[in-house]
Amino acid sequence: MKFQKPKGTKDILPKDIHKWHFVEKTIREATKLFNFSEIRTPTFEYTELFKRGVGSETDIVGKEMYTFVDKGGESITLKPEGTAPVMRAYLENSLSAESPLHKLYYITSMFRYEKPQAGRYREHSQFGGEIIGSDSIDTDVELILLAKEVYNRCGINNFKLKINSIGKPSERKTYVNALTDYLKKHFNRLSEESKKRLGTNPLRILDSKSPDDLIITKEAPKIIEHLTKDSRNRFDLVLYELTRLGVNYEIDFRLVRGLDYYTDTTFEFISSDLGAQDALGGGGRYDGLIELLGGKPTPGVGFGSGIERLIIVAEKNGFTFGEPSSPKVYFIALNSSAKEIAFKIMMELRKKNISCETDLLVRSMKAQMREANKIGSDYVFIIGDDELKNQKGILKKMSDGSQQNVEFDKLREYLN
RNA sequence: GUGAGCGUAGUUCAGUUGGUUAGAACACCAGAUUGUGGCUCUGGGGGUCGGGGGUUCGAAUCCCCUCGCUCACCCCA
Repeated sequence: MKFQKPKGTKDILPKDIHKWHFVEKTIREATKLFNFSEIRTPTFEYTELFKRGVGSETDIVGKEMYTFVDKGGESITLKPEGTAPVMRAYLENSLSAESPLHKLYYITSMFRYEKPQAGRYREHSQFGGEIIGSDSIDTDVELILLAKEVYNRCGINNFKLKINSIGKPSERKTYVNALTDYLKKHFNRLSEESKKRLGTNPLRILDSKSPDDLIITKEAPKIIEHLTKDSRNRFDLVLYELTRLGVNYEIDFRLVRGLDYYTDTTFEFISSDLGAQDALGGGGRYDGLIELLGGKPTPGVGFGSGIERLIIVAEKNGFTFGEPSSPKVYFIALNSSAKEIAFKIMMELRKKNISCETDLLVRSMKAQMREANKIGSDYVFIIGDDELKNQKGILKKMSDGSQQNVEFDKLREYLN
């Protein structure tokens, strides 16, 4: 094979495309029901945006970005996540001047240089939502509800919602100190990776999967205990509201998430139908991000969700995404003048939004019948010598094999 | 970046201790008294056995290198 797709990428073939269409349609319907507006941002941004917005100590920025210098000498990065670009667009276009509140969603490719694995690609698709301008707990909840709505509409009901609060930066600071003190006492038993992380980003040690780390972090001080009354209260209100609306959740004090910009609420949807990469989607609040990117202090909350993973989980649950589409009528034209008539009728039908197809390989009638059957046409319309003479074609209904003679210009009336 | 497993037709796989023109099923194409699908039957096309090197009279089969895929770690969607 001469050319192969780059590692970690994929082709979505015609036989599978209906799944994507279904998911995309579902996302657009759900976001509409929640009154979110779509925003599209560039595929690449200046590298600095992610360094600042996501955080230099994060894995995403530290080792996973597709970064290159363009011909103008600018450092460019293919977007590895959705929130920072949306915030950049929000600021650059002064959206706050139009309205104090924005509810935005996107569907787009993301790029991360990682080793591909089950449900993990170097180019993958995410849909995400952001609510900018309000710090109300209702916005946290609404985003969770939006994600849940999309999952449910794709036949996914068995996911688990994990939720936590990591508080305000000041609280987190005192907590990180307490955590660091605790971890230092167990330094020798920490995994190598965590030892390194203790100096750079101790919070991340909490979601290490290393068995040794797990034993240690299990007894570690919990961030909840370091929240102020206000933050604690806020978290409780989010939980209360979720409970009131019948949304099941599980508090996970280790859920700190991989991006630096989060504050207060963090959450993650996980599914046991995925492999080791069990996160279907995740997000949280980022009240400091816009200010960090040079805007006025503005609260916000958002989430991102992997579309490939969504499709994997939906399929494991037997969801079918509807049927691949097939043309309504397949025209079997048995000679060149029949073909001329067929194309004329097809042109009219297509204008009326009726899909048609005809043989383009000059094949035998039998072969054309087979083809019509294979692609799932509802009808076949046969035009041969006799039909040309009578100006009537044979309309055959594939489901029961019944057929009748139909005048060329009346065909439309016989289709349903 | 680390580790493990796997690479034979479009797909899923067989291929005996290395031994003649590498097989099956499904898919695809074409026929079955010549203008009618789905079932059945018959036939056909299609493989540099991932690639390169080596051992051997002889390699899909053994050895080395390489590429790719998959899964796990790390981390995430």
